Amino acid sequence: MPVRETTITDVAALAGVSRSSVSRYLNGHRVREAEGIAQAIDELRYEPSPIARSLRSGRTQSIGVIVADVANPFFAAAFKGIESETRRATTGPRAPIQLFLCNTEESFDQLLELLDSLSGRVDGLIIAPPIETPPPHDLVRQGVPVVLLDREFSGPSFTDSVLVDNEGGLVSAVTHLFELGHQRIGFISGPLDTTPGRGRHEGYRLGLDACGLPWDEDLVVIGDFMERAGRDGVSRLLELDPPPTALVAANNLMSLGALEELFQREIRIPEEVSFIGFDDLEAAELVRPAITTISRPMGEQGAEAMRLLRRRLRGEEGPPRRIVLPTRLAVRGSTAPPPERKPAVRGTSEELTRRSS
Amino acid sequence: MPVRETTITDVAALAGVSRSSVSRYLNGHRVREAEGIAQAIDELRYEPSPIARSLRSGRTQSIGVIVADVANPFFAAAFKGIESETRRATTGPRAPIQLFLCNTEESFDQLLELLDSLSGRVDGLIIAPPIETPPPHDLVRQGVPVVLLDREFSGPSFTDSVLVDNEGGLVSAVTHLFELGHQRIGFISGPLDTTPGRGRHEGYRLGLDACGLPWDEDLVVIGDFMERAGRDGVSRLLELDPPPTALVAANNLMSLGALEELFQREIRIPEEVSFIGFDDLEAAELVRPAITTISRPMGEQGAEAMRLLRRRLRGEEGPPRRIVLPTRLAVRGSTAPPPERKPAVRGTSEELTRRSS
DNA sequence: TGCTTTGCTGGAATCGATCCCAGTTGCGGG
DNA sequence: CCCGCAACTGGGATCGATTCCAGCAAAGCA
Repeated sequence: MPVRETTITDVAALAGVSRSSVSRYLNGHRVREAEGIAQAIDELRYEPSPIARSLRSGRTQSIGVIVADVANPFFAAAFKGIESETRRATTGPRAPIQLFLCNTEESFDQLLELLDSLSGRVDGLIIAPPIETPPPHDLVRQGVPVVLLDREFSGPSFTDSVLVDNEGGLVSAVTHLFELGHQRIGFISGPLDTTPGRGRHEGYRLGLDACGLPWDEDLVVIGDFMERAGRDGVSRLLELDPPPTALVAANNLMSLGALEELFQREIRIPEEVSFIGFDDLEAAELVRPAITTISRPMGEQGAEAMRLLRRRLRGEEGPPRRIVLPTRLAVRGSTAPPPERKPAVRGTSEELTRRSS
Repeated sequence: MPVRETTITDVAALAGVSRSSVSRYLNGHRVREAEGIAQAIDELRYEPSPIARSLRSGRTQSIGVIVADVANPFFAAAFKGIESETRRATTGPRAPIQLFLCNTEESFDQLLELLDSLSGRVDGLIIAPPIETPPPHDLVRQGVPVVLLDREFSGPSFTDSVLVDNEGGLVSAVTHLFELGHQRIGFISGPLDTTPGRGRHEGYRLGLDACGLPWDEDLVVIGDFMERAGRDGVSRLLELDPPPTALVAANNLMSLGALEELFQREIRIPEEVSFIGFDDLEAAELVRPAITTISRPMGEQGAEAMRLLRRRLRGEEGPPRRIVLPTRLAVRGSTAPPPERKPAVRGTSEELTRRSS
């Protein structure tokens, strides 16, 4: 039943040449019997085994992309950027580079297992590590080039990376709200052991400083970048007395959750509460009012990572590069001056607890 | 600089045994020097090469998942289902199975290239082919088990597949609208050369039949499952005279586009137009009114595919199975009886063309 | 004509593991 | 004491390609 695959030996035999010649033909060298070999390959429907090929040559024509959560639209968009850049760069007749997308589900152990199982199977890696730990030694040891995407390892950076200006993004958001007159700005933060989580948290703090607003620990809720955390964050923050007049969420999924919770409580945006999310999401365009977001070039971030990786694959040496792309505050309808006096936020603490039970 | 990886030979030498014994140790057989080998492995930080391993053994401990569009939330959700089922099944101490997610971007050529480059690198495949063509011979020939996800090849099915009841979903949507009193129901269809596109198109037709409504070609716009097509579909359908009083979109991304266009034109849902989308999307919960959708168990669909694949990997023979999961109409706020008389849809044809220019 | 260079060839080694097989060891029983 | 059997062992072949190398013919040059 396992109809033994046809191998290079079969082709060589049929074409009446040596295996070496077939191999050379396959790799684009000039060969005398090119015609006959091509015919034999065709006839036998021969396809070279990528496995054998890469065992011997050490090259695999493929690249691993490890992200923390494939369902996160940011990673999907970044992956698309990686893809289009890959396609753009692969012009010649040589075999195209393939991308394998892998998911850690925010688990560091899963990252280790992936590194294990990808070692030797890819020529390079683009990685968004789940949390900031020292880089796993497996990674350092095996010589494959690595570019970090959106997230870094702790300690001195030893690889290229493509980040965004998380701090700046949050500073501009906080400043924008302050200029509208907000004094109590709630923040649904990401986990502080991830690069963007920490950076945005820091940016929030810097923003308060810049505006002369006091730091109030109660106004910050630490979430895990998942939707659920957005809902919970809103619940927690609205229980405060007085509640914040503006909310900022540190990523797209938490924005989604936060908005769901706000809508469910029938809190009017921006009349009662202003809202800013980090990262555009498709829904942001749809929801009325449209949501003000801290926006960044998601596809470009992926594409840039791919460009860096290709350089290293071409053998370029040099110190690690660290590219930081700018963010931009896209002001839409969800931000406005705070309500005149005591904000008439619906749901006092008693009522809230009743509702959320 | 390429610090030659440590190989099984190094371990054998250090432990003072043969390569065979180390190999046996690695594969869980009982060996005399287990202790010493473990120590040597540890000391040298040895990791077996998956490439060499699979060249010889033919097994790879990994599975390829090929989808049409990683950015489509359905595929993301299905992939999560595949992942959790994989994790659930991998309990023993043996190496975990890894998943590689690949993207065809709805291109058949890209599918062929992926099959090429994955051949030999994976033990099994879960595939959502971009279009319904006869199965590529590469696929049939190489003996790896395949399960089709949500989409099929044309011709008699030769592999397992996990589909959903596309027809039934659309029949229930059309019937629901008819019962509310709608007579002119516009349909933004998917491409007819994909399984779900064709199935939903067929379901729309069946639904009309069942309700005794006439087939009107103008009421159907064929899109490509992308967001843009949703917008265009709405534009086209609203130019009709009289315009439809209800719209159905054949997938999530087109729903998104359609809703964007409707919102932009400030058409009130459901007062002026009722709307139903296929597949839940995160935004559906967020938008007011919440969107009525044809809902299906997305994660379950992936998990089921994985279960079928594991059976085949275990060597189970038998005719191809074809599993069809049910859909369910989740009635929310976007559907209501049509406006009383001539629907006061904003934007007559002149005005519309002006606006959309 | 003779010598070097160019361009291609096939044989053999190699990549790093698994797997087959014949051989060795240890142990219990007759 | 010898035999049989079970449990391991190491050597060598093997997976399917690439790559090194020596060889050889044709072409270039003086």
